Amino acid sequence: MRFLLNYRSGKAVYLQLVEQVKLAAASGALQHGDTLPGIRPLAEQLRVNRNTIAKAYSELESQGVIETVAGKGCFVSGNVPLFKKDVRRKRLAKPVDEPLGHAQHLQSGKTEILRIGEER
Amino acid sequence: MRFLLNYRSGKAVYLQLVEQVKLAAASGALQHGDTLPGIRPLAEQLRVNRNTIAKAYSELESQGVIETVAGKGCFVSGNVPLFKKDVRRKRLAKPVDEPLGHAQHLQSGKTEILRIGEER
Amino acid sequence: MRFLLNYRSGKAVYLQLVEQVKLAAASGALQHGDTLPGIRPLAEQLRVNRNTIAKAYSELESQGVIETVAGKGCFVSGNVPLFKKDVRRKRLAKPVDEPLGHAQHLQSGKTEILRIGEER
Amino acid sequence: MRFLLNYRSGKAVYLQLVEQVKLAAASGALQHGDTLPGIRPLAEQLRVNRNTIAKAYSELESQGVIETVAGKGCFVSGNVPLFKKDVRRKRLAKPVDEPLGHAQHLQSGKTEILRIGEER
DNA sequence: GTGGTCTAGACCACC
DNA sequence: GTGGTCTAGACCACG
Repeated sequence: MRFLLNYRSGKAVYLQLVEQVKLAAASGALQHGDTLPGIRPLAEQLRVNRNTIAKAYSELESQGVIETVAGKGCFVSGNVPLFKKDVRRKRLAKPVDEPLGHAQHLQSGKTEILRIGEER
Repeated sequence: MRFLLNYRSGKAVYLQLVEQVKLAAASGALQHGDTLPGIRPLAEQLRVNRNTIAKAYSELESQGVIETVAGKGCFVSGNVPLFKKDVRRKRLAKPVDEPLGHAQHLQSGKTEILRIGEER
Repeated sequence: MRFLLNYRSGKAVYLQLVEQVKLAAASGALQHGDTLPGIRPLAEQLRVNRNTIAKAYSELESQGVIETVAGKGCFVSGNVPLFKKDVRRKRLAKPVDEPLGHAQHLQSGKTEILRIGEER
Repeated sequence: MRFLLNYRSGKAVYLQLVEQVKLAAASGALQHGDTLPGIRPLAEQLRVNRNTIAKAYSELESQGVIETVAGKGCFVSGNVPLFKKDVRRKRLAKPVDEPLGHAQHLQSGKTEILRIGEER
């Protein structure tokens, strides 16, 4: 699993992690029994304090999304309901929506945006 | 001028405002002498505390983007250089890029994203 | 570093702090790398709200006088030009001048003022 | 009566006026029956809003220091106790004390201060 | 009505 | 412990 953090966004990093794991679990990208990255390697990879990862995992465990086994690791638990398609679309709408606001301020046209989107 | 805030993004609200005003000024959407919304009305509209708006405006003033006159209001100052077209594209790239990360977690296809984008 | 605040003067407390730090830096009393008092302890000592100190430090940082490192502290930056002697005299003139106005209202003589000045 | 305002000091202008009138009355510079300047001329002279002067006078009246007669003007009332000499010295101490703080930050010597004081 | 300042208390990330 | 951000509410001067 790859995590995308926005360190400058001000949103609590541990919450970004929690949300992304929950999203992935709810969308089926993470399935029952899958192993999450270890705290220390993940902390290094994301260049974040270990406590931050630990806090995210602990939050996820208390929400029943994952189970941690001391000395073994953290595993996705089985009781996460999958998103239905329309819910997924709704969740997608917001992040897609945001750049359009920026575009407005920059007075860019629709084609300009789409061309940039295509390149990715 | 319309502002689009992402309250859950964790990015400091006042910085979102600063960026949007600077963007609008640099793109020509805001011009020398234009009046910005008053602190209190804007705070209400955005459902944010007065001080948050005040901090944004104060930051903008110290950056020379606006001039504030106590008792009168805040006005766009005249010395903001306009963006050239290629710079504008670069600035647009980042916010367009971000939702793609979200999409990955949701296992959505490219067409699904584009369809959502079109609706806006 | 010791700070002298005049709480009743109506001059913004955070500006008094900004000025004193800049003065001390420009006169050489504060040197590159020196640590400023922490926000919270200083707020307690001066019996002022944390945010007031924070605003002063943040202003100083945006003026390039200090550098703040979250989680570490605030440090005097290296690029503050020193005052020359005549500039120093000019800066001193204003605060020396002010009490003379008060004296007028109290109908005190010059010797009375000097005697008080001597005692300090 | 001459007033000395510090517009940049942040201290409420109307309070500066109140204090100076009270001081002058208590020290004997203003005596029973003396006329205070009219609101409008004074406002113009001090380049201050009329409301500010009005507020000061109203405060002074409610403290019994002056009496205002509609259509005539404002007059110093007779029941203001005079300062004793030691009280006067104490009141003088604070404004004299302040520049010494500045001096400390500028690392100026005592003679430098006195020389400046003499010139006034 | 406008902006400017201050207080009190909250949560965040990092050390 | 450090600084950074936000909220809620207060008082100020000016208009």
